[in-house]
Amino acid sequence: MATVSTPAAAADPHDVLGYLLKHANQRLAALTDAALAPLGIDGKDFGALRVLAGGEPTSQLQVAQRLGVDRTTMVALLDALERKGIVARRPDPADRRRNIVELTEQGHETFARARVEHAGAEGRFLAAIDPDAAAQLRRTLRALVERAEPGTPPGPGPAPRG
Amino acid sequence: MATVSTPAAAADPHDVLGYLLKHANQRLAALTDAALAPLGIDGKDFGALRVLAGGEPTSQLQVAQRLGVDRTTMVALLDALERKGIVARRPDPADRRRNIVELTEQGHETFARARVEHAGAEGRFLAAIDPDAAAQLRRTLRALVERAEPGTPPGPGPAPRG
DNA sequence: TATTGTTATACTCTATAACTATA
DNA sequence: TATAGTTATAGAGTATAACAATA
Repeated sequence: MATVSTPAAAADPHDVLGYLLKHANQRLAALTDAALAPLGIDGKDFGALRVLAGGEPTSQLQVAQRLGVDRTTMVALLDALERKGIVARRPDPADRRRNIVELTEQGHETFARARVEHAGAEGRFLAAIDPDAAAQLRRTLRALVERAEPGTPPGPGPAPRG
Repeated sequence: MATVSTPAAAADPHDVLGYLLKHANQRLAALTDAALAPLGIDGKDFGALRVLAGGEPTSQLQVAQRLGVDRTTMVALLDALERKGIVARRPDPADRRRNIVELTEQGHETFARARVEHAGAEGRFLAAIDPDAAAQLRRTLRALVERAEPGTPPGPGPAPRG
Protein backbone atom coordinates (compact mmCIF):
# COMPACT_ATOMS: atom_id res chain seq x y z
CA MET A 1 0.00 0.00 0.00
CA ALA A 2 1.35 3.36 -0.94
CA THR A 3 1.07 5.91 1.80
CA VAL A 4 0.33 9.55 1.28
CA SER A 5 4.00 10.35 1.59
CA THR A 6 5.16 8.18 -1.30
CA PRO A 7 6.88 10.65 -3.64
CA ALA A 8 6.60 8.54 -6.78
CA ALA A 9 2.82 8.30 -6.59
CA ALA A 10 2.50 12.06 -6.41
CA ALA A 11 4.81 12.54 -9.36
CA ASP A 12 2.94 10.51 -11.96
CA PRO A 13 1.13 13.08 -14.08
CA HIS A 14 -1.17 10.47 -15.54
CA ASP A 15 -2.86 9.96 -12.22
CA VAL A 16 -3.74 13.62 -11.95
CA LEU A 17 -7.11 14.48 -13.39
CA GLY A 18 -6.14 18.09 -14.03
CA TYR A 19 -3.24 17.00 -16.18
CA LEU A 20 -5.38 14.61 -18.16
CA LEU A 21 -8.17 17.12 -18.77
CA LYS A 22 -5.78 19.89 -19.73
CA HIS A 23 -3.83 17.78 -22.17
CA ALA A 24 -6.87 16.10 -23.66
CA ASN A 25 -8.31 19.55 -24.22
CA GLN A 26 -5.09 20.83 -25.78
CA ARG A 27 -4.82 17.88 -28.12
CA LEU A 28 -8.42 18.17 -29.31
CA ALA A 29 -8.02 21.93 -29.78
CA ALA A 30 -4.87 21.38 -31.83
CA LEU A 31 -6.60 18.78 -34.01
CA THR A 32 -9.61 21.05 -34.46
CA ASP A 33 -7.58 24.14 -35.32
CA ALA A 34 -5.52 22.16 -37.81
CA ALA A 35 -8.63 20.73 -39.44
CA LEU A 36 -10.26 24.16 -39.74
CA ALA A 37 -7.16 26.06 -40.85
CA PRO A 38 -7.66 25.33 -44.57
CA LEU A 39 -11.04 27.04 -44.27
CA GLY A 40 -9.39 30.17 -42.90
CA ILE A 41 -10.92 29.88 -39.44
CA ASP A 42 -9.99 28.45 -36.05
CA GLY A 43 -11.90 26.73 -33.28
CA LYS A 44 -13.03 29.98 -31.72
CA ASP A 45 -14.34 31.31 -35.02
CA PHE A 46 -16.18 28.03 -35.45
CA GLY A 47 -17.86 28.56 -32.09
CA ALA A 48 -19.15 31.92 -33.31
CA LEU A 49 -20.32 30.42 -36.59
CA ARG A 50 -22.25 27.78 -34.68
CA VAL A 51 -24.09 30.49 -32.78
CA LEU A 52 -24.80 32.46 -35.95
CA ALA A 53 -26.01 29.34 -37.76
CA GLY A 54 -28.56 28.83 -35.00
CA GLY A 55 -31.24 30.54 -37.01
CA GLU A 56 -32.43 33.66 -35.20
CA PRO A 57 -30.95 37.02 -36.20
CA THR A 58 -28.37 37.82 -33.55
CA SER A 59 -26.70 40.97 -32.29
CA GLN A 60 -23.00 41.14 -31.55
CA LEU A 61 -23.72 41.29 -27.85
CA GLN A 62 -25.82 38.15 -27.99
CA VAL A 63 -23.07 36.27 -29.79
CA ALA A 64 -20.51 37.46 -27.26
CA GLN A 65 -22.68 36.35 -24.35
CA ARG A 66 -23.23 32.94 -25.88
CA LEU A 67 -19.50 32.53 -26.31
CA GLY A 68 -18.83 33.81 -22.82
CA VAL A 69 -16.47 36.55 -23.98
CA ASP A 70 -16.53 40.29 -23.53
CA ARG A 71 -18.35 42.32 -26.17
CA THR A 72 -15.11 44.17 -26.93
CA THR A 73 -13.44 40.88 -27.79
CA MET A 74 -16.25 40.15 -30.21
CA VAL A 75 -15.42 43.18 -32.33
CA ALA A 76 -12.06 41.97 -33.60
CA LEU A 77 -13.30 38.42 -34.09
CA LEU A 78 -16.19 39.60 -36.25
CA ASP A 79 -13.95 42.10 -38.06
CA ALA A 80 -11.79 39.21 -39.19
CA LEU A 81 -14.73 37.05 -40.22
CA GLU A 82 -16.27 39.98 -42.08
CA ARG A 83 -13.02 40.67 -43.94
CA LYS A 84 -13.06 37.04 -45.02
CA GLY A 85 -16.61 37.40 -46.31
CA ILE A 86 -17.95 34.83 -43.85
CA VAL A 87 -20.27 37.11 -41.87
CA ALA A 88 -21.99 40.41 -42.56
CA ARG A 89 -23.12 43.14 -40.20
CA ARG A 90 -26.13 45.36 -40.76
CA PRO A 91 -27.91 47.80 -38.48
CA ASP A 92 -30.99 46.47 -36.71
CA PRO A 93 -33.90 48.55 -38.08
CA ALA A 94 -35.76 48.16 -34.78
CA ASP A 95 -32.85 49.41 -32.67
CA ARG A 96 -30.11 51.14 -34.54
CA ARG A 97 -27.62 50.78 -31.73
CA ARG A 98 -27.46 47.10 -32.58
CA ASN A 99 -25.69 45.26 -35.35
CA ILE A 100 -27.41 42.19 -36.69
CA VAL A 101 -24.74 39.67 -37.56
CA GLU A 102 -25.45 36.99 -40.14
CA LEU A 103 -23.62 34.34 -42.10
CA THR A 104 -23.14 35.28 -45.73
CA GLU A 105 -23.84 32.74 -48.43
CA GLN A 106 -20.14 31.96 -48.42
CA GLY A 107 -20.32 31.82 -44.65
CA HIS A 108 -22.96 29.10 -44.79
CA GLU A 109 -20.74 27.12 -47.13
CA THR A 110 -17.75 27.61 -44.86
CA PHE A 111 -19.79 26.53 -41.85
CA ALA A 112 -21.06 23.40 -43.61
CA ARG A 113 -17.51 22.39 -44.47
CA ALA A 114 -16.30 23.36 -41.01
CA ARG A 115 -18.82 21.03 -39.40
CA VAL A 116 -17.46 18.15 -41.45
CA GLU A 117 -13.88 19.03 -40.56
CA HIS A 118 -14.79 19.48 -36.92
CA ALA A 119 -16.50 16.10 -36.77
CA GLY A 120 -13.44 14.58 -38.40
CA ALA A 121 -11.17 16.11 -35.80
CA GLU A 122 -13.34 14.79 -32.97
CA GLY A 123 -13.29 11.41 -34.64
CA ARG A 124 -9.51 11.32 -34.89
CA PHE A 125 -9.24 12.44 -31.30
CA LEU A 126 -11.49 9.59 -30.18
CA ALA A 127 -9.94 6.98 -32.45
CA ALA A 128 -7.90 5.54 -29.57
CA ILE A 129 -10.96 4.45 -27.64
CA ASP A 130 -14.00 2.40 -28.58
CA PRO A 131 -17.35 4.06 -29.36
CA ASP A 132 -18.93 2.97 -26.07
CA ALA A 133 -16.13 4.62 -24.11
CA ALA A 134 -16.49 7.77 -26.20
CA ALA A 135 -20.22 7.96 -25.51
CA GLN A 136 -19.61 7.34 -21.82
CA LEU A 137 -16.97 10.08 -21.80
CA ARG A 138 -19.43 12.56 -23.24
CA ARG A 139 -22.09 11.60 -20.69
CA THR A 140 -19.69 11.86 -17.78
CA LEU A 141 -18.28 15.21 -18.84
CA ARG A 142 -21.78 16.52 -19.39
CA ALA A 143 -22.74 15.51 -15.85
CA LEU A 144 -19.65 17.22 -14.44
CA VAL A 145 -20.12 20.40 -16.45
CA GLU A 146 -23.87 20.70 -15.99
CA ARG A 147 -23.40 20.43 -12.26
CA ALA A 148 -21.08 23.41 -12.52
CA GLU A 149 -23.49 25.54 -14.55
CA PRO A 150 -26.93 24.39 -13.40
CA GLY A 151 -29.83 25.58 -15.49
CA THR A 152 -27.59 26.90 -18.21
CA PRO A 153 -27.69 24.08 -20.82
CA PRO A 154 -28.77 24.50 -24.46
CA GLY A 155 -30.31 27.95 -24.25
CA PRO A 156 -28.06 30.73 -22.94
CA GLY A 157 -24.66 30.42 -21.38
CA PRO A 158 -21.19 30.31 -22.84
CA ALA A 159 -20.62 28.25 -25.95
CA PRO A 160 -17.55 26.26 -26.93
CA ARG A 161 -14.51 27.11 -28.95
CA GLY A 162 -14.34 24.03 -31.09
CA MET B 1 -33.65 12.00 -37.50
CA ALA B 2 -31.76 15.26 -37.53
CA THR B 3 -29.83 15.90 -40.69
CA VAL B 4 -26.44 17.55 -40.82
CA SER B 5 -28.07 20.84 -41.71
CA THR B 6 -30.24 21.08 -38.59
CA PRO B 7 -29.12 24.34 -36.97
CA ALA B 8 -30.34 23.48 -33.46
CA ALA B 9 -28.24 20.33 -33.24
CA ALA B 10 -25.09 22.24 -34.07
CA ALA B 11 -25.87 24.92 -31.54
CA ASP B 12 -26.07 22.76 -28.41
CA PRO B 13 -22.75 23.29 -26.65
CA HIS B 14 -23.21 20.21 -24.53
CA ASP B 15 -22.87 17.97 -27.55
CA VAL B 16 -19.48 19.43 -28.39
CA LEU B 17 -16.59 17.59 -26.82
CA GLY B 18 -14.32 20.62 -26.94
CA TYR B 19 -16.78 22.62 -24.89
CA LEU B 20 -17.14 19.86 -22.32
CA LEU B 21 -13.40 19.31 -21.93
CA LYS B 22 -12.65 23.00 -21.69
CA HIS B 23 -15.28 23.70 -19.09
CA ALA B 24 -14.57 20.59 -17.06
CA ASN B 25 -10.94 21.65 -17.02
CA GLN B 26 -11.80 25.20 -15.99
CA ARG B 27 -14.05 24.06 -13.19
CA LEU B 28 -11.49 21.65 -11.78
CA ALA B 29 -8.77 24.30 -12.02
CA ALA B 30 -10.98 26.78 -10.17
CA LEU B 31 -11.72 24.26 -7.42
CA THR B 32 -8.05 23.36 -7.14
CA ASP B 33 -6.83 26.96 -7.03
CA ALA B 34 -9.43 27.81 -4.39
CA ALA B 35 -8.43 24.80 -2.29
CA LEU B 36 -4.73 25.66 -2.47
CA ALA B 37 -5.09 29.42 -1.98
CA PRO B 38 -5.02 29.22 1.85
CA LEU B 39 -1.60 27.59 1.51
CA GLY B 40 -0.33 30.51 -0.53
CA ILE B 41 0.09 28.54 -3.76
CA ASP B 42 -1.92 27.83 -6.89
CA GLY B 43 -2.30 24.82 -9.15
CA LYS B 44 0.77 25.66 -11.17
CA ASP B 45 2.92 26.01 -8.06
CA PHE B 46 1.58 22.66 -6.90
CA GLY B 47 2.70 21.09 -10.17
CA ALA B 48 6.23 22.34 -9.48
CA LEU B 49 6.11 21.09 -5.90
CA ARG B 50 5.08 17.66 -7.14
CA VAL B 51 8.16 17.55 -9.36
CA LEU B 52 10.40 18.74 -6.54
CA ALA B 53 8.90 16.22 -4.11
CA GLY B 54 9.82 13.45 -6.53
CA GLY B 55 13.03 12.74 -4.63
CA GLU B 56 16.00 13.39 -6.89
CA PRO B 57 17.78 16.76 -6.64
CA THR B 58 16.57 18.78 -9.59
CA SER B 59 17.88 21.76 -11.50
CA GLN B 60 15.64 24.64 -12.55
CA LEU B 61 15.88 23.54 -16.14
CA GLN B 62 14.75 20.02 -15.28
CA VAL B 63 11.74 21.33 -13.39
CA ALA B 64 10.85 23.61 -16.29
CA GLN B 65 11.07 20.76 -18.78
CA ARG B 66 8.91 18.53 -16.62
CA LEU B 67 6.30 21.26 -16.43
CA GLY B 68 6.55 21.95 -20.14
CA VAL B 69 7.33 25.65 -19.66
CA ASP B 70 10.22 27.79 -20.79
CA ARG B 71 13.18 28.05 -18.42
CA THR B 72 12.67 31.82 -18.25
CA THR B 73 9.15 31.26 -16.95
CA MET B 74 10.56 29.06 -14.21
CA VAL B 75 12.59 31.89 -12.73
CA ALA B 76 9.65 33.99 -11.54
CA LEU B 77 7.72 30.95 -10.35
CA LEU B 78 10.64 29.79 -8.19
CA ASP B 79 11.36 33.36 -7.06
CA ALA B 80 7.86 33.48 -5.59
CA LEU B 81 8.11 30.06 -3.97
CA GLU B 82 11.51 30.97 -2.54
CA ARG B 83 10.19 34.23 -1.10
CA LYS B 84 7.49 32.19 0.62
CA GLY B 85 10.10 29.87 2.09
CA ILE B 86 8.73 26.84 0.26
CA VAL B 87 11.75 26.08 -1.92
CA ALA B 88 15.46 26.86 -1.68
CA ARG B 89 18.07 27.22 -4.41
CA ARG B 90 21.70 26.32 -4.01
CA PRO B 91 24.53 26.00 -6.56
CA ASP B 92 25.23 22.50 -7.81
CA PRO B 93 28.78 21.71 -6.62
CA ALA B 94 29.29 19.45 -9.62
CA ASP B 95 28.26 22.09 -12.17
CA ARG B 96 28.09 25.59 -10.87
CA ARG B 97 26.00 26.83 -13.77
CA ARG B 98 23.12 24.90 -12.24
CA ASN B 99 20.86 25.68 -9.32
CA ILE B 100 19.66 22.71 -7.35
CA VAL B 101 16.12 23.41 -6.25
CA GLU B 102 14.72 21.68 -3.19
CA LEU B 103 11.71 21.84 -0.94
CA THR B 104 12.48 23.42 2.41
CA GLU B 105 11.19 21.79 5.56
CA GLN B 106 8.28 24.19 5.41
CA GLY B 107 7.91 23.32 1.73
CA HIS B 108 7.47 19.65 2.57
CA GLU B 109 4.76 20.59 5.06
CA THR B 110 3.07 22.82 2.52
CA PHE B 111 3.24 20.06 -0.07
CA ALA B 112 1.75 17.49 2.31
CA ARG B 113 -1.16 19.78 3.06
CA ALA B 114 -1.48 20.71 -0.61
CA ARG B 115 -1.87 17.06 -1.55
CA VAL B 116 -4.76 16.74 0.87
CA GLU B 117 -6.40 19.90 -0.46
CA HIS B 118 -5.82 18.83 -4.03
CA ALA B 119 -7.40 15.44 -3.42
CA GLY B 120 -10.33 17.17 -1.79
CA ALA B 121 -10.80 19.41 -4.81
CA GLU B 122 -10.76 16.43 -7.16
CA GLY B 123 -13.26 14.71 -4.90
CA ARG B 124 -15.64 17.66 -4.96
CA PHE B 125 -15.26 17.91 -8.71
CA LEU B 126 -16.19 14.25 -9.10
CA ALA B 127 -19.00 14.29 -6.53
CA ALA B 128 -21.63 14.51 -9.27
CA ILE B 129 -20.77 11.10 -10.70
CA ASP B 130 -20.38 7.70 -9.16
CA PRO B 131 -16.95 6.22 -8.40
CA ASP B 132 -17.09 3.76 -11.28
CA ALA B 133 -17.73 6.57 -13.75
CA ALA B 134 -14.87 8.55 -12.23
CA ALA B 135 -12.47 5.64 -12.61
CA GLN B 136 -13.65 5.08 -16.16
CA LEU B 137 -13.16 8.79 -16.92
CA ARG B 138 -9.57 8.62 -15.73
CA ARG B 139 -8.89 5.51 -17.82
CA THR B 140 -10.44 6.99 -20.95
CA LEU B 141 -8.61 10.30 -20.63
CA ARG B 142 -5.37 8.46 -20.02
CA ALA B 143 -5.86 6.48 -23.22
CA LEU B 144 -6.57 9.65 -25.18
CA VAL B 145 -3.63 11.57 -23.74
CA GLU B 146 -1.10 8.73 -23.92
CA ARG B 147 -1.92 8.27 -27.56
CA ALA B 148 -1.01 11.92 -28.05
CA GLU B 149 2.31 11.69 -26.26
CA PRO B 150 3.46 8.10 -26.90
CA GLY B 151 6.38 6.92 -24.81
CA THR B 152 6.24 9.97 -22.57
CA PRO B 153 4.29 8.65 -19.52
CA PRO B 154 5.55 8.70 -15.92
CA GLY B 155 9.18 9.55 -16.53
CA PRO B 156 9.87 12.70 -18.54
CA GLY B 157 7.43 14.89 -20.37
CA PRO B 158 5.36 17.84 -19.24
CA ALA B 159 3.68 17.61 -15.88
CA PRO B 160 0.29 18.99 -14.83
CA ARG B 161 -0.75 22.22 -13.26
CA GLY B 162 -3.06 20.87 -10.66
C1' DT C 1 31.51 26.97 -28.40
C1' DA C 2 27.59 25.33 -25.60
C1' DT C 3 24.70 25.51 -21.42
C1' DT C 4 22.29 27.52 -17.04
C1' DG C 5 20.22 31.09 -14.92
C1' DT C 6 18.87 35.77 -15.48
C1' DT C 7 16.95 40.02 -17.39
C1' DA C 8 14.66 42.77 -20.74
C1' DT C 9 11.56 42.77 -24.31
C1' DA C 10 7.72 41.45 -27.24
C1' DC C 11 3.72 39.07 -28.24
C1' DT C 12 -0.98 37.00 -27.40
C1' DC C 13 -5.14 37.08 -25.25
C1' DT C 14 -8.51 39.22 -22.82
C1' DA C 15 -10.68 42.61 -19.81
C1' DT C 16 -11.58 47.62 -18.24
C1' DA C 17 -12.49 52.44 -19.28
C1' DA C 18 -13.89 55.88 -22.16
C1' DC C 19 -16.17 57.66 -26.40
C1' DT C 20 -20.23 57.75 -30.02
C1' DA C 21 -24.64 57.05 -31.38
C1' DT C 22 -28.73 55.71 -30.29
C1' DA C 23 -32.68 54.69 -27.03
C1' DT D 1 -29.81 57.72 -17.86
C1' DA D 2 -28.81 53.38 -20.00
C1' DT D 3 -27.27 50.35 -23.85
C1' DA D 4 -24.55 48.57 -28.34
C1' DG D 5 -20.63 49.01 -30.73
C1' DT D 6 -16.06 50.82 -30.98
C1' DT D 7 -11.42 52.22 -29.61
C1' DA D 8 -7.52 52.70 -26.65
C1' DT D 9 -5.26 50.96 -22.87
C1' DA D 10 -3.70 47.81 -19.38
C1' DG D 11 -3.02 43.41 -17.31
C1' DA D 12 -1.84 38.35 -17.11
C1' DG D 13 0.72 34.89 -19.15
C1' DT D 14 4.29 33.21 -21.83
C1' DA D 15 7.92 33.15 -25.34
C1' DT D 16 12.27 35.13 -27.68
C1' DA D 17 16.76 37.49 -27.48
C1' DA D 18 20.67 38.93 -25.20
C1' DC D 19 23.97 38.71 -21.30
C1' DA D 20 27.04 36.80 -17.43
C1' DA D 21 28.99 32.88 -15.39
C1' DT D 22 30.55 28.43 -16.08
C1' DA D 23 31.62 24.21 -18.62
